[in-house]
Amino acid sequence: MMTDVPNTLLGKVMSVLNAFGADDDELGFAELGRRTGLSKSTLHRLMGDLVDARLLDRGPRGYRLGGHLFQLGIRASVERRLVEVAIPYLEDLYERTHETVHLGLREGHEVVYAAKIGGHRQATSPSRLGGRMPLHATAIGKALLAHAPPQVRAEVLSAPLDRRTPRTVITPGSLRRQLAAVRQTGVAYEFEESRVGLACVASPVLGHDGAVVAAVSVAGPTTRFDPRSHAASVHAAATGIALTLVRRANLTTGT
Amino acid sequence: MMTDVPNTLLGKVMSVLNAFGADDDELGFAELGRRTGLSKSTLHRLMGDLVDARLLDRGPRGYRLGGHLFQLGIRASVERRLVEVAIPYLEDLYERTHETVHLGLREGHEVVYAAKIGGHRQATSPSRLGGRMPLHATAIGKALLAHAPPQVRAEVLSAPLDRRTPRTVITPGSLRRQLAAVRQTGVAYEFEESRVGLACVASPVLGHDGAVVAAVSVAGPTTRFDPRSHAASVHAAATGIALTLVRRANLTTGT
DNA sequence: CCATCGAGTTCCGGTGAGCGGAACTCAGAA
DNA sequence: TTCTGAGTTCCGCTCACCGGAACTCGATGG
Repeated sequence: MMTDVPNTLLGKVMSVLNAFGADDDELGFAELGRRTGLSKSTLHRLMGDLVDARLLDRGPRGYRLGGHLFQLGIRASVERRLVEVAIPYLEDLYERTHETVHLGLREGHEVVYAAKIGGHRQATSPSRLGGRMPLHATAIGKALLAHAPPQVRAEVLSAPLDRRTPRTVITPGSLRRQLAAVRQTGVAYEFEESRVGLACVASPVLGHDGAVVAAVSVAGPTTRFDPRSHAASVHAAATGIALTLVRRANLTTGT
Repeated sequence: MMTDVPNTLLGKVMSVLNAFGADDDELGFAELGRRTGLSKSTLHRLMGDLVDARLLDRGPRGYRLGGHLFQLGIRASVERRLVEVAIPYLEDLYERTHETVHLGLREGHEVVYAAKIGGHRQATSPSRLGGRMPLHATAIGKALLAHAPPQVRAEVLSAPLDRRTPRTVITPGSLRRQLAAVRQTGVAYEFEESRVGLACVASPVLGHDGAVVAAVSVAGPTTRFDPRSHAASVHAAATGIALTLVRRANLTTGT
């Protein structure tokens, strides 16, 4: 970390907010100092201001991302529309499969989970709302990657691929082949590639211009869940979402 | 609006972000200038920086709240935990009723919808994710208000109550009586008080200290939906969420 | 008991990031 | 054509922000 922080207040604010990873519920003052590289006095004043703005909340053991941030984030129009449209389809998928259903977005070389419907069964899938996973090691990631801009695909394929489990696909050749298959069939698979015991099917949600907007997936334990048998449902959900999105967009734009 | 903006960069940033209301998908440069009261040059530079930080995105007709904001918001730990815990219960409620299910938070004198599960039927309920409604005119609002800090209750009851429909409760006396009933029964109702043709049941999610954390509601058209017949389900869901929350919190704190 | 450490807070003088006014371009309307 | 409103650029002034240093407070431990 400690990337190029521009010497502006906003840059510092962002570096503080981004210091909170997907799994950090709460960070202490000192830890934030370490991650951001800001001087103590600066950081202290900044955090005070951020708390006032409710971008940060004080917790018992430090600071957390604040409630106001949640309120703002939920209004980010592109993502909100996507989630609003997708939820009914995810429900259907859940009612049909009764396994964990995800909606994911690409952010850099990772998937971010934007919605999750999974019933009461705990820990079927290790994903968390807002959590991240590498693109190449998950079905939903492969669905996103297969339709990502060529440059992104090239970047991922040329960098060394992280091995998450013994079955993670780490040779660029076979990954490239799988991505081609995804583009042909519209469905991506994963067999214990991100976590042992977990299997997953995913399908991309394509915008009117062919760009990938998001992806839908269903995941379950290999003991009872056969991804192939749900491929059609997942694909149908993804295309349904895509259709509804363009229909809404047309209504809005007034085309 | 145009409230007391502190003369700091953060203050201006917040006033820009907050200028986006719940129903504003996109705002133009000039409109933002009007709402924030910032000078053109300041605003222009600021927006440029915000776009760079992906707190704002450029849209065809102006600016929208950016994708990065969504990513950050979804990680705000308190709200994220709440949503993660609540979703399964909301699903159950939806499967049982097949009407629109909400999870709402109190923000000032309004409810903010933090989650919504509503199937494919469009526009059953006018609520949007991240949208707001007055506390006194909705079932979910009354559930929140009934258990809100006394000061908040006093404020709402002493201010003139906005009349949304002919049936909106606008006399402080009857509202106060309804809130007392909510505290006793754990269930709040609404009959065409926020919108004609809409009925709703809600129940508060109470924290271990008795403070209200959120509220759950089910809404449907008066033609087919009788709120009373679902009171028990809604109440059960709310208490279920509350229980799961404290259980998780205890695990986390290590008590 | 005092010494030591790390976390967090307060203070203050110097300075450059951010400020707003004014002048500009560009479309669309009259 | 002119006008008006949206959006952009420029530039010199200044105050909001900066970081070092000195501080408090608990916890650890010798």
